[in-house]
Amino acid sequence: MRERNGSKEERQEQILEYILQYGSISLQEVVQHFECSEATARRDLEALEKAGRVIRTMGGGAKPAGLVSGREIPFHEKQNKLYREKESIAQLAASLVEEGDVIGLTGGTTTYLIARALKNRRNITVVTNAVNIAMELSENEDVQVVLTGGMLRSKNFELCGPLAERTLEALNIHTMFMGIDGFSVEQGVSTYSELEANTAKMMMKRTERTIAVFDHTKAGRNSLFQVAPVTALYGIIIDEEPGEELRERLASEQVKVFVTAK
Amino acid sequence: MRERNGSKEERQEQILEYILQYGSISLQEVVQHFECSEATARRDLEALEKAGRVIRTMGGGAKPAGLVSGREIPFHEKQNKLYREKESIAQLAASLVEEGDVIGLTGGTTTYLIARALKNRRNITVVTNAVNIAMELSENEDVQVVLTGGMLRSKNFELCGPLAERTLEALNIHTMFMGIDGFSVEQGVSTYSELEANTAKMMMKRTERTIAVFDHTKAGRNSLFQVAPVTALYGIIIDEEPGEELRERLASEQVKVFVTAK
DNA sequence: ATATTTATGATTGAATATTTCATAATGATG
DNA sequence: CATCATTATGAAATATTCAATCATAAATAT
Repeated sequence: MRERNGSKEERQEQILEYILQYGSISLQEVVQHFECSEATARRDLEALEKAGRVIRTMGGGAKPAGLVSGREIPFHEKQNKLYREKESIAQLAASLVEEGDVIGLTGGTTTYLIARALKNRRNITVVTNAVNIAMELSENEDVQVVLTGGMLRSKNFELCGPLAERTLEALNIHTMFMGIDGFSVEQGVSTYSELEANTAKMMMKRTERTIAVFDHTKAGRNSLFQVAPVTALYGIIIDEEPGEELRERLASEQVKVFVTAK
Repeated sequence: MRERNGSKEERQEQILEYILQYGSISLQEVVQHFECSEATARRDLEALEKAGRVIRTMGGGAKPAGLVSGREIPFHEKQNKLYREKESIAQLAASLVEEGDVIGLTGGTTTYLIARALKNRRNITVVTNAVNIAMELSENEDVQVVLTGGMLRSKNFELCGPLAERTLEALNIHTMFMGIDGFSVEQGVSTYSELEANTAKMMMKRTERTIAVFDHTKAGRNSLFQVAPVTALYGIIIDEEPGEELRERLASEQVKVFVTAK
């Protein structure tokens, strides 16, 4: 190949660098900067777009949304699978919230949608350990947003660890909506991550009423780390009627079951 | 005018809504959705682009970077005024950081640049109350990022209030870089906001060495809320040699003065 | 030494954008 | 109420940018 000024990879890295600094780049800037043809410039931008690191504009490229220094922030959108189900769960959850409430939200897709459903409320307080949820809600001045402290987990922008737990000690939450990865009669609610499980546990301790929110694919499944037995729950919100056994057990434990309308 | 389905404003709001949900929209989608001509669709996207709420792509529009639900996150770029000065301050600050250090960073443009300068370091811990700084650094797994808790101030994404202060009580910071709005011999360091001043004060209490960072436009100026007298500082980093009087006073107080190379 | 792969540049037709003008609806003015 | 200016819109012409294809040269493999 006839490389003039460095390899394709270097060029693309530099384009990225440029975009990160200036926000965008024009095709002509690429051409002049690297003394390459338009075809090459376009191909570079195309490759970067495919990698999700650049959004192509008319005559150039720009920084894509939802990326902070090249990483994606989980601001979930409708593309997500089970969006409709999760959205209906979120709507139901939001309907349980009243003015003046102090709400707790763990991290997760469903809880993020609950946050969005609460976005235009007045006079509520939301406590969360998820940075993306906090940012979404902070737009509204009428919603007081409290972020727990803690170590920032880069993968999902959740705050965890002893510091998060220490912060929670100072708070009293009325109703908490807990996103989980697994739910069963025997094991109760569980998550994939130990850190998240611990933070959720701590959050529960500071909460009057804990409501687990999850879609039907999580029901009857167990994840690695148990957060709490079903008896510790005030209620669950789910998008499908639970099975006979589960329903009976929940009834006997006085756990409320909210099922979304189809 | 011949309005078919609602006004221009409504249409543009709906386009925005759509983009917020799906991430992007095509010209044809706009045309079909609103039953308008391509010209109108383009004009709408053009107007939204001008307002900074949409980034125009080839054949459509998309969510611009740095916007969360329509608001800008302060991820500062080279356009900022005094960028060169602040960058040089940041570089100097970063050069004072060694492996294993526990660093504190308040919110602000300069401290954000320090964070960026520290981004590729290994084995350091950064404590901050600024969400954007935390997010920037969390990309690197080798930097441990600790976010203080607290109320999220929507304007600048800083965490403040009693909870932030409570979190800090559990931490011991080695060197803290403090961004400020004013610096003078008499008043010491000061900021515009009382909340920020309080949080900074608390952070200082938990810090061995506090270094104030600011550009020359801040020197000799006082802001409303005092954070600390000069005697409480370990040092300052500034981009211009301070005046005679200031220099003498700082020398007598054993406050180190770091001036960036031109 | 030859073949293969890869990166690049050039060309051309297609898609998209910009500009300009015409028209219809709305509101203001006398 | 007639007239005029303003605004929103659509249509058409022009200009720009893009995508696809092919050719070529360098690097790599056989």
